[in-house]
Amino acid sequence: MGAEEAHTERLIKEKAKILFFQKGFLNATTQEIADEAGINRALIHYYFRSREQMLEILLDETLQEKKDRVRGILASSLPFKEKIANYIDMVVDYGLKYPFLDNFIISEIARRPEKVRLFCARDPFKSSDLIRQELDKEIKKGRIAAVSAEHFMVNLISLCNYPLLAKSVIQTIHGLSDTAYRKFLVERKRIIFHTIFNEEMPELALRDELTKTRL
Amino acid sequence: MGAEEAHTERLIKEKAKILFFQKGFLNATTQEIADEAGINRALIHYYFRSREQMLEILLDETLQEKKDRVRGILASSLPFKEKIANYIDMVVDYGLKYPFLDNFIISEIARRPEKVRLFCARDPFKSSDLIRQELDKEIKKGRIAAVSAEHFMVNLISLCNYPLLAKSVIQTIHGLSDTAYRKFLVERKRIIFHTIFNEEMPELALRDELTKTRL
DNA sequence: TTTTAGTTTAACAATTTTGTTAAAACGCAA
DNA sequence: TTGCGTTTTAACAAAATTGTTAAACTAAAA
Repeated sequence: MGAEEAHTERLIKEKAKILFFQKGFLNATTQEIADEAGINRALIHYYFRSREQMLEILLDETLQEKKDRVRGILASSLPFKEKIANYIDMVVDYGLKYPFLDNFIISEIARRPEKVRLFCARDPFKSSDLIRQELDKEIKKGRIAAVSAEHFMVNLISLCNYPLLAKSVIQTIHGLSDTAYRKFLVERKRIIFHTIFNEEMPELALRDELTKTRL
Repeated sequence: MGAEEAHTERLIKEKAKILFFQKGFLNATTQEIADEAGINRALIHYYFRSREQMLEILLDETLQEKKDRVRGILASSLPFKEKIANYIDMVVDYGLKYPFLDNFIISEIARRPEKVRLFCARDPFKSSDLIRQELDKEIKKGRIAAVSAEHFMVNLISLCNYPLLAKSVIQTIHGLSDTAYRKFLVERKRIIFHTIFNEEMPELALRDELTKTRL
């Protein structure tokens, strides 16, 4: 067994992620991926058999990672609204790190919608059920205005994710530089919380350094 | 001049739109487009020179059409909130008609971000400026809670558009059939308005037949 | 009817991209 | 060092896709 072990395999995935998720080359060819990783194109086929299978693995791993993060937050023992604040925080920060991740997911899923079903089905634990339960409890206690859990979740996801997808549109319309856009997104954490609950976001949930500098 | 005039050219664009915007084949080949239109593939090159140029034209026309619709609503003499209600109505209905339009726009723009700038630049009239002005006026009159115009617009666009982009995700998470999803989106018109303004949506703005059946 | 301009097609060429394979290079253990 | 399995590469093959061209077709004008 060579010293490289699974090193090269990870390298390829790393670099593919950079191309896809950070640089936005959603249609990057195997050659471009190989170049980015500084290896021979045939290696990609050696490790992953085909481009399609590599995509499959990348998508799976990425979806899984995001799912785990979400679960980590929702399964905590924090009060409901703080969980949501943490969720917003996490999604926005993650989006800043991988600006094209959602574009990738969206377009891959548009290509094969069954993929989502399969991915969700293979795991009995549903974050959506958890939110539904807790939300209903909060509403009964009168701490949140009545709203269907379905719309609540879609509101939340939409407000968090769309601005990431539409980066260049937003930058152009509002004339924002890259750093201004970044700042704008961090500001949005509070805005999203306020828009959903019609009240201020609790301080503790904010982690991003950028936010602190603005305080 | 043959009888076909610009007929075939339009036919090709029509069918390409169906593939791209309705069926979601965002990477449809020239052959697939030709098949859909029932014509020879070479015709596409005859009329559009290259696949790339056809995409360019399709995107331009589509963006222009949407821009015109938005402008039509915003330039009307209705009260501000009714304009917004009409905007929501239009965007959701349009999204129901062309489920993959936003996916197409988003991924084309991710591929060439300058495209947005060029498109916005070539037209001095800015819808965003109009909203900014009117919103500020409403806030001063105390009819709307204070919010930056930038975040207001991003909220609005996000709430309207993301659910269209993430169709299959939403359907899976919430277990919605196609018709249930459709109904869900129509419901959302009111939800979006309420989420943004924290009050009920005025009746008059709703046009979709589905909505009426639910009343 | 012949001409003419525009339209459509089939066949071909070029390019791009993916997938395969056989052999070289490498690291390590016997 | 030699042998062995793994890793990496270059060169090749196959497939898919785009772009070109010359000729056939069509309808209307001369």
